[in-house]
Amino acid sequence: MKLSSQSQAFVLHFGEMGSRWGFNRTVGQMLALLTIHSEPLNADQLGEALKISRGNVSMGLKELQAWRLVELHHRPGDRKDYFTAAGSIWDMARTVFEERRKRELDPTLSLLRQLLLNDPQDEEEVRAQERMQEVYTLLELLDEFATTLSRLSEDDLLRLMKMGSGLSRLLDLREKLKGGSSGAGD
Amino acid sequence: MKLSSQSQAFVLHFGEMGSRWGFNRTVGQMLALLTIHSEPLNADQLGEALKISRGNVSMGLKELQAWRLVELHHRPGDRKDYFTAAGSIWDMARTVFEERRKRELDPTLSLLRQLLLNDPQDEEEVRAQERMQEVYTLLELLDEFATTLSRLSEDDLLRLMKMGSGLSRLLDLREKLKGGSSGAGD
DNA sequence: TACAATTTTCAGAAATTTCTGAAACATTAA
DNA sequence: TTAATGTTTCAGAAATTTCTGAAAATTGTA
Repeated sequence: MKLSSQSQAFVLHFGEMGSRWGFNRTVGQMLALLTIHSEPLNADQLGEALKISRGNVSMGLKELQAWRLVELHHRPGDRKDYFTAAGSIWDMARTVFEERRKRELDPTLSLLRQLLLNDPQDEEEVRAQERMQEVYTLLELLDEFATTLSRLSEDDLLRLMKMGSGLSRLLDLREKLKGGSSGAGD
Repeated sequence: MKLSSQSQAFVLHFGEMGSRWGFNRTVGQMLALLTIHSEPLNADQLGEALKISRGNVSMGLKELQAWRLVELHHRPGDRKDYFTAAGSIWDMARTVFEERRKRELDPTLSLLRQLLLNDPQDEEEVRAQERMQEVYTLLELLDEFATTLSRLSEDDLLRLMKMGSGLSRLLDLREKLKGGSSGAGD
């Protein structure tokens, strides 16, 4: 398993970006390698290509499985586990997006729901709760929107993302139509 | 500067989520505190409330200024710098979103543009480049979409996010209309 | 100018995260 | 069974990130 300098650069970059995207360096590298490699790879191959220990590979694969980003394969007559990236690039992006929504929004929504149940004890708390309520409203909306997006078909998603500034024109159009029709619940 | 247990919980939570959102614990805590506190706070007050060193406060404020998430104020006859959260909750969310787009997408787009200029040297590299191209196409689209979103007016953004499943209906509608009209560039 | 108040910097300390490698565990084959 | 092959676990090591606090730099005042 020798990587071309192209692949090497791609893999190293994914390692460095990993932490910004929600996983650690080696997990990022493993995902990158599985993404560009045509054949399924086993743990030894991953470890050798990335120069990391067997234990680290195992933990990384566990993490990638938790993210549902890799798929397990078997070769006839070979007891090793082989892995590939799970699905198309679009599938993977959707999975990362969905997983990050859960990790980055849900815990905060849940805490805020809880805090907003309490009665404020003084003026300062009233103000604090007002702001927390604003944060909550925004994050909840964002959470719903993210969920909506990740449920769109690939076609719809593509159409939406390609709209550019046409998006606000479409929103105006919809606003005009809404008056007369049975508007979608908002 | 004594925090109510509500505020305390909110601040601590933001500290813990901080790393997932792109900043470190104390920066998260400082942002949370400035968000729920009605009055501008100076560095000493932040340090006391959060029990962190003066140096750490200074670095945190520098970071928050780099994110454009805080605003500097002055009180007449007081030489200290006072800070508040910059703008409304929506403004802040937009700023974080935009800043994260830059940090999480742009470096990768830039690397991929570079790598895709090179001619593949063998079959394996052809395959790797195909996948890199797919990643590039997707991330570029995502980057443009994110930019579009962060430029929408607050009203449009609100309308869009509230659409829920109405969104795919709207996309169908637009698809039908497109045939006859001068479609928006895609 | 001197000096007092405030902020920033940054070397080293502390805390946290990631990684290694050997041992334990699991699975299949003989 | 036992051996052979492969995977997982996890304690401690290494690397990285964050934090402290004292010294340096900056800013305003007299």
